Amino acid sequence: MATSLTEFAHRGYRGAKTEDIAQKAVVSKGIIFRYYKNKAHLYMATLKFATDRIESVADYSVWHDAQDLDAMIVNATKYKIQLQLQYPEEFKLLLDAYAEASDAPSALKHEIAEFYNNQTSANMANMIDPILNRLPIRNNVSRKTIQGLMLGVLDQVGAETKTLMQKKPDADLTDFDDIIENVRGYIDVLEHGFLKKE
Amino acid sequence: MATSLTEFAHRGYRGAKTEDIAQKAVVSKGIIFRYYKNKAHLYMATLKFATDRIESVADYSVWHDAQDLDAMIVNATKYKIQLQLQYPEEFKLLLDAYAEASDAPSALKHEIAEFYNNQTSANMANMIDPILNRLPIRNNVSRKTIQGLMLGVLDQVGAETKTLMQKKPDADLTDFDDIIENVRGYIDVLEHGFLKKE
Amino acid sequence: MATSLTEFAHRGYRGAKTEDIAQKAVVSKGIIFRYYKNKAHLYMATLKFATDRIESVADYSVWHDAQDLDAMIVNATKYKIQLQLQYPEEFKLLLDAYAEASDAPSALKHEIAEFYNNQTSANMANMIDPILNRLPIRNNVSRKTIQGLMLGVLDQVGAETKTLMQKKPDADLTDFDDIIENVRGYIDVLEHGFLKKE
Amino acid sequence: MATSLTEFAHRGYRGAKTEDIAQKAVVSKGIIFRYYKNKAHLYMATLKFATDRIESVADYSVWHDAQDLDAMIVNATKYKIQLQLQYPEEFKLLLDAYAEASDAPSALKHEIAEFYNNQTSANMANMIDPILNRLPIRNNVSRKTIQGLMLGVLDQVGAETKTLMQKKPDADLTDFDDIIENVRGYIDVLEHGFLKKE
DNA sequence: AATGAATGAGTTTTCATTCAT
DNA sequence: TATGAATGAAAACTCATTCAT
Repeated sequence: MATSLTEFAHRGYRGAKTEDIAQKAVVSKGIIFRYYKNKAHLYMATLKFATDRIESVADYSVWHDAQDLDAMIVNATKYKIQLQLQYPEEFKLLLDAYAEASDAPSALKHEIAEFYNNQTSANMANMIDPILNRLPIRNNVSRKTIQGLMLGVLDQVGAETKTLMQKKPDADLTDFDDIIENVRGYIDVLEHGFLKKE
Repeated sequence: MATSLTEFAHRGYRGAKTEDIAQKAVVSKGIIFRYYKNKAHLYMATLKFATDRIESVADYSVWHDAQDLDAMIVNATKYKIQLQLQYPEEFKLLLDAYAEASDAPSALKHEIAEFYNNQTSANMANMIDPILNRLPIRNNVSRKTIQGLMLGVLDQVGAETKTLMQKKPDADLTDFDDIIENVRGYIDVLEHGFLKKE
Repeated sequence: MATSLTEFAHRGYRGAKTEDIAQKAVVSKGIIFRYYKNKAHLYMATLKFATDRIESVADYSVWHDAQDLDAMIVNATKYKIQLQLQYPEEFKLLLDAYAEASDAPSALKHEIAEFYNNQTSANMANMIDPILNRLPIRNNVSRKTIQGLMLGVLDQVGAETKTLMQKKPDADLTDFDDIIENVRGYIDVLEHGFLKKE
Repeated sequence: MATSLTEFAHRGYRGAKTEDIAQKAVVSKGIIFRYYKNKAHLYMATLKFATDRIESVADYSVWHDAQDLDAMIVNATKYKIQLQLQYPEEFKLLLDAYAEASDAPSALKHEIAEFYNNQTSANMANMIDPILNRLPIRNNVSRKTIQGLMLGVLDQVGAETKTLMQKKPDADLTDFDDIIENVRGYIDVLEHGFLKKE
C-alpha cells in the first residue's frame, strides 16, 4: 500500500506500472493481483488507504478548542501544514483522484468527496460558527461571506505552503513561521473587516 | 490541435490515444507523427497551443482600468470566469500539466510556469498597487497582507466556480451572479479591514 | 536464439520480424522484449550467440597437429567446410553483420572483428609458421608471400564451397571431395613454388 | 540513380528510405514513384545502373594484351583496384544484391550473375588460357588448378584492398603499391610451382 | 510533369493479467 | 500462498505509396 501510494501519487493512475510497484514493494506482481484483483482495485484500495491514514490522524480538536478566531486559524493552519508535510503523497493522490477516477465506482467517489468536503464551506461553517456566535458581527456581513473569506485564507495558505515546499523540499515546521505570520495578518484584517467597531 | 487539446484535457497524457486524436480530428495517425515527431512532442505542442490561445485573448485592461478595488475585483472575477467558461479545456490541460510534465523540457516548463504566475503574488502586486496607493491603509497592515488576501479571494472564487461548473456543466455567465455577489461581500469586508476609519 | 539466428541470417536485420521470430520460436512477442529490451539488442545477442557457438566448437588442433603443409591445409579445409556446413546460418549472419552493424556498440564490433580475424593474415602466420620453420624456403620468397597465398587458397576454397552449396543446398562432406582434391593441387603447386629444389 | 545507388549501397534495400533518397537527390518522392513504379523497381533500376556503369568502363584489354602472367596479373590487379576505388558503391551494391534480391525477377538475377561471373573460374579460363598455351606446364598440374590459384590470388588481393581501404578511406592508386608488390611475389611462387624446370 | 501532404497497413514496443511451478 | 515467466491485446511509431494541387 505504501509503495502503491507513492507510485500512484507521483505518476498518476496510468503512469504507475504494476511491475514497478511490485518491485519497489519487494513482492511479486502475482501477489498484487491475488489480493487486489486488478489495477483499478489496487488504485481504489490505495485511495482508501490514503483517506484512512489522514482520517486516523486528523485531530479536529484544534478547531473546536480554540477560543478566538486568531488562535483557531493559526492552530488550524499549523496543523494543516503539518499534515501536508507528513502526508504529501496522500494529499497529492487524493487531489488528483477526483480527475482520474471519473469512472470509479460510487463508493470510492463518496470517499473522495468526503476528503474534499473537509476543505469546503460546509465544514468551515461547523468549525467557526461557535466562535462567530460569541462575536459582534457588523451588519450587512453574512456568515457565508466570512466562511468564504476564511476558506480563501486557507486556500492562500495552501498555495504559499506549496510554493515554499517547492523551493525547499525538505522544509520543517519552523520554515513555515513566515506563513503563520501572514495568516495572523490576514485574520487581523478580516476581523477588522467584519466586527462591529465599538 | 483542437482535438488534441480536448483529448489530453479530458484523459490526461497517457489516457489520450493518438489513434483517437487522429480519428476525431479526421486525419491519419501518420500525419500526426510527421508533424509532431512523437506523442510527447504532440503534448508539448498542445500545451503551447493552449497557453497561446489564452494569452492571445487575455485582456488585462480589466485590471488596469478599474478605479476602485470593488470594481477591479468584480471585473477581474467576471473576466476570469468568462475565460474559464470559454476555454475550460485549456484551463484543465494547463492545470494538470504541472503534475504531468515533470519530465518536460525546460522550455515547456517555462510556459507552464508563466501561466501559473498570472495567478500569483507578483502579478497581483502589479495589479492592485496603483489602487492601494490612492487609499488610506490602516497602520500595521502590510501590502503583502492585502495581496495575500486578494489572492485568497481569487482562489476562493476559483473554487466556487469549479464547484458550480461541476454541478451545472453548461452554465453561462448569469449563473455566476451569486459568486459575483459573494466577491462583493468579500471585498467589502476586506476594505473595512484594512482601511483607516475616518 | 536459434530461431532468431535463422531469421536474421535469412532475412537480415530489417527483414526479420519480431512477430515471426516469436511465432517460429513458439513464444510470445512480449517475452522477447522482456529479455532483449528491443530488436537491436536481440540482434546483438544473436550475433554473440553465433560467435560463441562457433568459438565453442572451433578446434584449432587441426592446424597445430599437422606435420606438413598438405596435411594441414587439407585438414583445415575439411574442417572449415564442415563448420560452414554445420553452422551455415552462423556464418551468414556474421558475414552480413559487418555491413549491417555499422552502428552497433563497440563491444559487438569487437566480437565481429574477432570472427573476421580468424580468417586473416595474422592468424594464418601463427598456424603455418611452425611448419615453414622446418622447410627449406627458396631465396626471394618471403613469409608474407606464402601467408598471402595460403589465405588466397582458403578464400578460393570458400568461394568453391559457396558455389557448390548453392547448387546443392543439402550437400554433405563427401560432396566436397572434389574441392579437397583441388586444394591438394593448389598446395602441390605452392610447395613447388616456394621450396628450394634439391 | 546516383543517390539511389549511394543509399542502397550504404543501407541495404530495407534500410534505404525513399524519403531520404528523394531528399538527397533534391527531387520529390512523388516523381520517384512516377518513374520507377515502386521501391523494388527503383532498386532493380539502380542495380542495372551500377552494372552498366561498371560494364561501360570495364576494359578487358588489360587481360588480353598481356604477354606473360606477371604482366597480366599485375595489370589486372591494378585495374581492378582502380575500378573498385572509382566505383566502391557499385561494387558494394552488387556484392550485397545477391543476398538481398532473392525474390527479384529473373532478368535481374541474370544481370547480377553476370557481374559475379566476371570474377569466376569460367572467365578466368578465357583470360589466362592464351598465355598458358605458350608456357611449359609441369606434369600433374591441371589447368583448373592454375585457374583456381589465380582466382585465389585475386581474392586475396581483394581482401588486402578492402583492408587497406578501411584503414585509409581516401587512398589513391599509389597507396596500393605494396599490394602490387605482393602480387608479384604470389605470381613468382606460382610460376615456380607450375612451370617445368628446364 | 512535379510536389509533398496525407494515408494506413505493417512493425515495434508496452504492460495488465494469467498461470505453471 | 507466493513467484515471475509468459501472454497478447492495445498503443506507439514507420514508411511505401497515393493523390489533390
